[in-house]
Amino acid sequence: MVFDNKYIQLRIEKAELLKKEGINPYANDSKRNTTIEKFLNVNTDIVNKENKRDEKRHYTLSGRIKFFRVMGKASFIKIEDESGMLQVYVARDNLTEGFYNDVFKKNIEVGDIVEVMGYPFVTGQGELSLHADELRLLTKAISPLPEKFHGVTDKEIRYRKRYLDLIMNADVRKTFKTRSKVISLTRRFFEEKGFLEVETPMMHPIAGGANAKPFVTHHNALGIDRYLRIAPELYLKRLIVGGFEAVFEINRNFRNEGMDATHNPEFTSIEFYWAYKTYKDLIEITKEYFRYLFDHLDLPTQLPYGDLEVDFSRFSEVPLIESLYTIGDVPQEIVNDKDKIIAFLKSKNIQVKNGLNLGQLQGELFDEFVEEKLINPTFITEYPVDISPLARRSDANPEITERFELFIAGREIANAFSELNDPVDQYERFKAQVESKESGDDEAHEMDLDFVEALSYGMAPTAGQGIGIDRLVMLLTNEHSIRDVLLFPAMKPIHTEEKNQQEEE
RNA sequence: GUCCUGUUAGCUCAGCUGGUAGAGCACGUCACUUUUAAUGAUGUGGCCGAUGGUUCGAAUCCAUCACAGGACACCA
Repeated sequence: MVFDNKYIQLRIEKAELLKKEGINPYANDSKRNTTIEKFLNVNTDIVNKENKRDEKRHYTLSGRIKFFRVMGKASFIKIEDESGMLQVYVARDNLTEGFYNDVFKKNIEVGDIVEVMGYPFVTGQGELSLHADELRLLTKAISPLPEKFHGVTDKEIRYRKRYLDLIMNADVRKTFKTRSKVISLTRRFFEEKGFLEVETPMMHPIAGGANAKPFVTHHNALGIDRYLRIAPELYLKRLIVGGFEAVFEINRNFRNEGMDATHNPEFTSIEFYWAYKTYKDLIEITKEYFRYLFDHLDLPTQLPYGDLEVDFSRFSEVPLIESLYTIGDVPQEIVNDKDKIIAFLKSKNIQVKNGLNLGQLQGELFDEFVEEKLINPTFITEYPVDISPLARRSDANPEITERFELFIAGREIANAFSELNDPVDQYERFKAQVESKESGDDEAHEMDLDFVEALSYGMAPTAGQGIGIDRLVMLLTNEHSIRDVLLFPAMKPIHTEEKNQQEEE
């Protein structure tokens, strides 16, 4: 039974009683004419008026009851709408006869959504409140809310029943408003820069653009499998070939991998591609993007993140190899010597896989000794070719690529490079990927001949970047789990006995 | 995938070395016309995550499973 809980039964009975009184517990004719925030802002002068009230002003407000304090013939309730919380004074003698005792006190309670009409006044304790001359039920809540002081803190309930979390925790609502603003500002920023927002397929015949395991689904009409996209990269570059010179896409990617504090199977990123530009231009636009976000979010440039303090006004640039000894305190004389790096890693009790090349070993050193020390925003540049399969080689030094990753608070936030646009080189790199897939790397890229063909028509020199929106929002809201910036994070289904029985049938 | 920790009333949590299940809030009843987690009195409320085992006796000990959180591994 869905509603067999005794508390729910009791509240259903109340709803039935209300129906008998001729009161619809699910009314559909709200007369609300302002919000709580506006009411509180417009009536700040009431405290200076005679008797601290103005009976000529009259408002209709709605919201969910969060507090219910009955004191005999008068009560205070607090109602909350999206904009704020309002105290309402409800006295027996101001309402229709009988309503206060028979309806209000008996059948209306915390959790219900009500509409109140009345005038503003300031209480003896100095709180601007509404003096109600009418109160009506809009929506009966038949499930009781969690406890009013502690709320819900159980993470499982908070994630599985996000609506309860949102009802009970104002700071959670704030986090998701910030998230929404970040996405909206990101869109505006790139539009103002002349970028075109595009939508590319979510279902791909070949899962490309990153190294990750895809989700597979089936298209019945064509009788073929499709992959949920792991990245939009290869489609966005096709558009650059087609002549669009600045495109971006803000959307979901799907990766069939583990879940933890920074990984959810579906996550949001922005990718943008900019023709006739290089990664140097991307560094500049990234700095500008952060300034834009902070300005419009009214955030100070110094932000706490856990125990850390991040200064978003100080972006620095360090080549990867240099960062190893200037930031990671790795002896400078070993950073270009495979054997010495292996010996060094072993001396630090770090397991080293066999067969790694120099670039991969430098990447290991970076991950172990540098990454977590990059607190203020840092562009790590000049990545080795060995660990940058999609990036264009530097013309000056073919061992390194025109690439950077942006790190903040010890975490990667963005990945960017001047794009590879040599179709023959791209073909060869795909072939190498296919070989490593055949030898067991199930995350290696598949051959995408259609994309190679697109490049063969000529893609202008282009720079492209991806930014993980979820991780960015985590930074800006001081949240430490990706689940706290996703409204509905992925959760395992709960197996109840009822469901098991259904499955057996 | 591995390890650690947790799961007790609608919610937040106690419950010792095994002996009939506890509090606060919420809810019911009563009192109370300016409260701020209102207050006072009183009452209802539990398959102690699931399944097995040990025991005269299990919320408590053991095993397996489920879910969650954390760490590590893997992964951008």
